[in-house]
Amino acid sequence: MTTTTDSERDLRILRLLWAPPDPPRKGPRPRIDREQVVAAGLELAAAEGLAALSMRRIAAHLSVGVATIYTHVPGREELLALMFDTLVGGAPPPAATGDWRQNVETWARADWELYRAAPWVTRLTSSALPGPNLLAWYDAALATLAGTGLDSHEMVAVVESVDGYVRGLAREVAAQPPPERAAAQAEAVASFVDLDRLPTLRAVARDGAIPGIGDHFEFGLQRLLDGVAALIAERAAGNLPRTRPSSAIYDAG
Amino acid sequence: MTTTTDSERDLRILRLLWAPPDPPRKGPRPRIDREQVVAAGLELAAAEGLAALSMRRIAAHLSVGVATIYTHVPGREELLALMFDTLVGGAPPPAATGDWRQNVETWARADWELYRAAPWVTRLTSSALPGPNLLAWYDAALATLAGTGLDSHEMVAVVESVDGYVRGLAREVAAQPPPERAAAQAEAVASFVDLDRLPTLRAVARDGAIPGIGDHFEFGLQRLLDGVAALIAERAAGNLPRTRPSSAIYDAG
DNA sequence: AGCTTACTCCGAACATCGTTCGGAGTAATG
DNA sequence: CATTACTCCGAACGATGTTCGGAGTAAGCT
Repeated sequence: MTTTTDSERDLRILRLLWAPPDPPRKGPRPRIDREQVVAAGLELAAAEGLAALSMRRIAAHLSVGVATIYTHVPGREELLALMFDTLVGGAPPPAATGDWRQNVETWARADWELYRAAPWVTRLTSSALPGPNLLAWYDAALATLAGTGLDSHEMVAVVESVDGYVRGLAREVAAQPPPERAAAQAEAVASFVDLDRLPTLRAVARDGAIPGIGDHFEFGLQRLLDGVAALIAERAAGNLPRTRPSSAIYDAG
Repeated sequence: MTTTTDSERDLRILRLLWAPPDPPRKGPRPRIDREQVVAAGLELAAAEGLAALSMRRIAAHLSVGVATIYTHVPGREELLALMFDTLVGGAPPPAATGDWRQNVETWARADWELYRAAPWVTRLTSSALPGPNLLAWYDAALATLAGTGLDSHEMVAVVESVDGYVRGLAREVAAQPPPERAAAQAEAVASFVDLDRLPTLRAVARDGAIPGIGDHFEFGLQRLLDGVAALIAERAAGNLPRTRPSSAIYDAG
């Protein structure tokens, strides 16, 4: 059974994310910090991407042996989780003004900017275990929808849809090659493809609309929010909110 | 300069994706096929995920030495590209009926189903070099928007927004742990978090709306398409379509 | 027929990765 | 001052993607 192991790993990561880094009582003063390890990881990832982020490089960056890293962080996956939550904590949380749409637009764009500034995040494989900063972000994002008349499930659905959209598009844009390389790709594809078999693509490309190139973030965001606005307007017009069964898992403790 | 190398790699992958697998003229009959390598890769990925997909395992699966794989496929990245395009080719392409919304819903759901059936695809890191099947899919997807009054750029924007949304949400759902593990996670988080500091999250959770759990694909899809419908209605009402500069890159050949 | 040539296959090796082990060194605690 | 609980890390393990060089094979040419 891998289930037990996986759950234990989850617990270890969660403890790491939430528990305060208790200082050692005995032994020599640590030469480095968990915080420093995370910072070094963030630097390396920003500079050379996730693939280049190896435990050895981090150790070298901190002028320390490889094994030393493991006294401050249980493993690579856990380090990535810490890096992610740290990054989320560095950005300003969503603010709730009176205008829900402006609120959501603002945090969606901030979200977008985060992914643009740190494309390696879009490559993260982790199970997205929530750290304190991510959960705080979530709370604030939900709060931006207060007073819209949406029920709880709809609020969560809006936040996760918009966030999912942002991440999806960020990932696609992060995968786009730099212009020079993109042009070479397009030319190569053009030499292979038989455009007679792809009439719509040809017509669209004639107008300069090249699939796979360009940034349609704002376009889709506006469509998505138009749709949300329509739902909110419908609720305001008097249609009954749906109700659903309740089970407050987060209240367990 | 890595640029040259990268572009050469792009070209190699594109040639691989588009060029017919020319049979050898001399030497012993190949014991295995490129097609078999791709099929073995798909099987392995489906069964155990991307992380378990190693060249050695594929070789073992085909009862062949590791190095043999490299005579049929240039490397792992190229194999993944082939696997992806093969998968795309296996699904039915978007169909264009008279109702654009039903068309888009249908291909968006098919897209979604593909990611649900092959979650490893959401982990792909590749630069998304287009193969013949992906480009055919793209052409058909664009065709589903014909007659809506949208201009070329808007059509591309709609397809990429919806596709980006689907991928984003599929990735999030693919990252969700199985229920048993999710429950353990939620309980652990509950034991750490101070819900007094996250009032909106608490309120929402009381109604049973747990962030990070559940499937909001249909919800967001409907919002997004409502927004697109609003745009189309606006165009139909007589507002001028925007125009943009033209540069038909795909027509270069 | 025999030689050349162009292929397939693959054992062995290389560099790199995440991670573990065991011990040497260090400083607070009793 | 001995014990104890730490930090650090050299060395190693197993696994990964990939390359090299050679052995074997069969088609094409003279």
